[in-house]
Amino acid sequence: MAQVAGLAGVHASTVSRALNPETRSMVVPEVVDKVLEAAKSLGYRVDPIAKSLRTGRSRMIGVLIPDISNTLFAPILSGINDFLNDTGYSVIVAEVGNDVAKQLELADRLVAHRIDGLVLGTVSRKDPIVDFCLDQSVPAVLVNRAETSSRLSAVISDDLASMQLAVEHLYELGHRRIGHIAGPPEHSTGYLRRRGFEFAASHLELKNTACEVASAYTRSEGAAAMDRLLDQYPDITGVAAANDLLALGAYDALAARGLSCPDDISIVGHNDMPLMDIVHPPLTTMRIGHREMGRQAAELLQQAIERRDRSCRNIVLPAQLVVRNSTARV
Amino acid sequence: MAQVAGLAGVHASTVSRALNPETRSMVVPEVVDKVLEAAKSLGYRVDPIAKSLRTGRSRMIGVLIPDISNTLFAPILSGINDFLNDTGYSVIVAEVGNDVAKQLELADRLVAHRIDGLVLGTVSRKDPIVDFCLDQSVPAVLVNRAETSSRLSAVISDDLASMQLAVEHLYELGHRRIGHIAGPPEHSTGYLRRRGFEFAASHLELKNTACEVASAYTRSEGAAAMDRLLDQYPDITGVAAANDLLALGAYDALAARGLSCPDDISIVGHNDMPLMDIVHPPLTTMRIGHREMGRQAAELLQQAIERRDRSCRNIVLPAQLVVRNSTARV
DNA sequence: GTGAAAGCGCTAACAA
DNA sequence: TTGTTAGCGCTTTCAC
Repeated sequence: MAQVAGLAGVHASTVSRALNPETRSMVVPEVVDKVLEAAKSLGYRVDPIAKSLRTGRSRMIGVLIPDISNTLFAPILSGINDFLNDTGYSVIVAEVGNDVAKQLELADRLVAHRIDGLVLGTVSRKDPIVDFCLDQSVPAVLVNRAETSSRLSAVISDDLASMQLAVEHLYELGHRRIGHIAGPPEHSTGYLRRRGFEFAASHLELKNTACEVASAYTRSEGAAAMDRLLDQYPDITGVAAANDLLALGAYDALAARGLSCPDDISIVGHNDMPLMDIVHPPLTTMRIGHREMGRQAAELLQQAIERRDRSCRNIVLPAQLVVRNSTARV
Repeated sequence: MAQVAGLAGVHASTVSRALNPETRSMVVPEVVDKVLEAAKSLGYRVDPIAKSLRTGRSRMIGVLIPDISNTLFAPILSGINDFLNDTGYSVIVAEVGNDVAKQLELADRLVAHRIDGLVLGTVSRKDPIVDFCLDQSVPAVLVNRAETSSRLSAVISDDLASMQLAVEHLYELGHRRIGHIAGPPEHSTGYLRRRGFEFAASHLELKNTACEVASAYTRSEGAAAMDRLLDQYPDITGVAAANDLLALGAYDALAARGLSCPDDISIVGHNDMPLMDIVHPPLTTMRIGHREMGRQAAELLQQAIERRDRSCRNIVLPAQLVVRNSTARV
């Protein structure tokens, strides 16, 4: 920087002002040009670490997700990247599992690194990490899952309505005895989709609606829940699963019993993850715009950071039924 | 830090030495205890940014991958995380696509942030980003893909041998006219697997071995390549694809022609990605230990960083045939 | 509109 | 073994 100042014949502080778009207007244009040229000819670029130390900001934002291998999060991350890369922010992705202590530890580390904001894809319906963000006044936005009380802005899909649509689809195919494989109730997705199922069931006056709760969004938990469902309610003809992985687990459970989907039992999933068109049978499911979800979360976060906008907005995206071959007429 | 020094009744530099495990031995144990206690009671933690500015290091390592939604990279990332989290490093994942300029730009940004090392999952067989790392003497390790000349340590799978195993599997099922859907030749995986196919073909004295190159590891490119293969060599009975996504694309192409796998054509994939057991038909493929691949790459990188070990080692992991239902006797 | 000077929080040479 | 001092590279108040 001193070299640039020397070459341009100005003081280092003028170089700083000329190079920073936000303070550039303080410098007379011809000096700006001189500085820019000197910087370019020396290949000089401001040191982000020194800048962070001084300003307390970093133009980096962190994204916390529970599990990278869950393909659900891939399009969300892409959406976040798409939006934020164009705005000069870098995105740090951290896989933090479901351990709250580890999540807090990592959030703390990110804050120590002067991260400008956080996108949280991990929250439960009442999550200590939200307390952390509020306490430290770290700008943060929730994505995919929300808290019960709106303490931070969130972008989620309309989980309640989309599960109703899924159940109505089964109803229209003639199913009257329908079961539900619920997701973990501590997550808004598991909770709200279950509520959606119950609403639809009572509204459609279904008889014998059965529900089993999976303790995690995994294929094996889905299989276990499906087993319990079949044991207790052997006469169900359709199942609405809270998520595609649970639906695939249900496939596994059916196969193990020599039952066929959709001949014996129809199954509808949720999310329309990649490859759901090529599993066997191709899965009928609810498509959610996860990429758009990530994009909007990033936009909300940018506003929270740059406009110091601490207002709390919830964006709810609609889901759309994708009919494939896992559901059939009774 | 000044407060901690005050409370412990020592100078700030002593606090620094006591708090840093590497310099702690310079301080007499009872002073260390006093400092540690003072720090704890004040909730003090060293500022990583200030530390980075001073030391030029950050205890963060960056991972460059082309595409987060490719589930291939998820277990690699998990493996890297597993190893590195226990060693006090944080991992930054950056999705950089296939654009070399963008990759260099991001690597540059990470270096500016004093990143201690880089794991590269993106390299082509001769990649400018390796030049970059060498020029800047940034410790770096390649994973999954390698360069043709070993300029940096790499952890890859034995692509040549594993493709031979895949072809031999088809041979043993009676197939004699076998086609290959090759991956992009600029990547070592695409190149070496093709070489493996050719070796096996000449060794087994196959007649009419056909090859079509997919320009990217995507389902749609796989379908296009399969179409070309079927047009030119309508009598093939088996196909070895360079990767599972290409194999799924081949499924699509067969379905579009009303052909059946494995009745009309057997297909073997490569990687054993998640869900390959539940696609239709369940895919016969080569299983690669991607998690272990990530773990070993992380270990190599740690050694390169901490032991300043610039020696170049290549670790080659074996692959294993997983037989499912996409391959059958002729 | 630009220069001077202080300081963000830490570490490492040097001195004691 | 510990304290002193300088400085990593930048921004920002305060003068001018």
